[in-house]
Amino acid sequence: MEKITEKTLEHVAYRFKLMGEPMRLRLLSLLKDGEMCVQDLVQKSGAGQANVSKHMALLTSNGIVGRRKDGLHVYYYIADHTIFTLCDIVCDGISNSVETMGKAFPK
Amino acid sequence: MEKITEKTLEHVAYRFKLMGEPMRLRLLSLLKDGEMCVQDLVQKSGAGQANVSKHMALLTSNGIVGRRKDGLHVYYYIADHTIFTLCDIVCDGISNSVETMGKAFPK
DNA sequence: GATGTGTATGAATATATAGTTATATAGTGT
DNA sequence: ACACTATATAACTATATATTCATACACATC
Repeated sequence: MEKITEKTLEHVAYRFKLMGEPMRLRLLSLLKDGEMCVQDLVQKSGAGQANVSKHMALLTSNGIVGRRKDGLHVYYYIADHTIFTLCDIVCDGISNSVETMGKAFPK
Repeated sequence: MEKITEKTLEHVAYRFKLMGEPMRLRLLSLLKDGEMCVQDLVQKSGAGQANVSKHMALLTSNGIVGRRKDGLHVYYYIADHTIFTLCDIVCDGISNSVETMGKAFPK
């Protein structure tokens, strides 16, 4: 029932890898409140324009964000909102880890 | 309230990166049903012994797995079970993506 | 203490990819 | 058509890291 195929495993790993870059996570967090065009993302993220474009291309081709063209601008938006659920769970997990580590060094 | 600091962001990204390697994911999935020693993991994962040890060291130092020594053997076990929740959500997200992509190419 | 087994670690290699620079492409306005 | 702006892409560099090989370390047994 829970037999995980190698292919599934690689798909899941790849999805995690996509989420595993700080800059991509920052770009995604910027899109949390709504769509943004590239130049906005550039300005708010501090990344270079080419870099933002590449990250967004990756995220788009993997269905995490969607794109909408409006004249010269391309607006990106979150397509898969489960990513924020993932982030929340990770945050909880991390704070638990910190607590556990804290116990290893009691005052 | 939801202002994410750069540091938090990097922590979360790092946790995702840890999950973002197929071999690590395989090792974790092997531990799902209970603890295992290194040689068992080597045998069932197909990875080299050194490689398994290194992956487990990483996972241990980040609180994802725990270790227990018993004579010559070192038994690893899942310390943070939220990782499987993450995997489940990712699996759901991926199948949704596939469905969405399916709609892009209707028959 | 010598030998053997299980695990960890250091060095070296290969590969993937984040970031940058320069340039191409697409769309807008004159 | 030309100039201008927004985005994408190609080539390149630098860096990180997964993997392997060899070896060290820890522990058990004889």
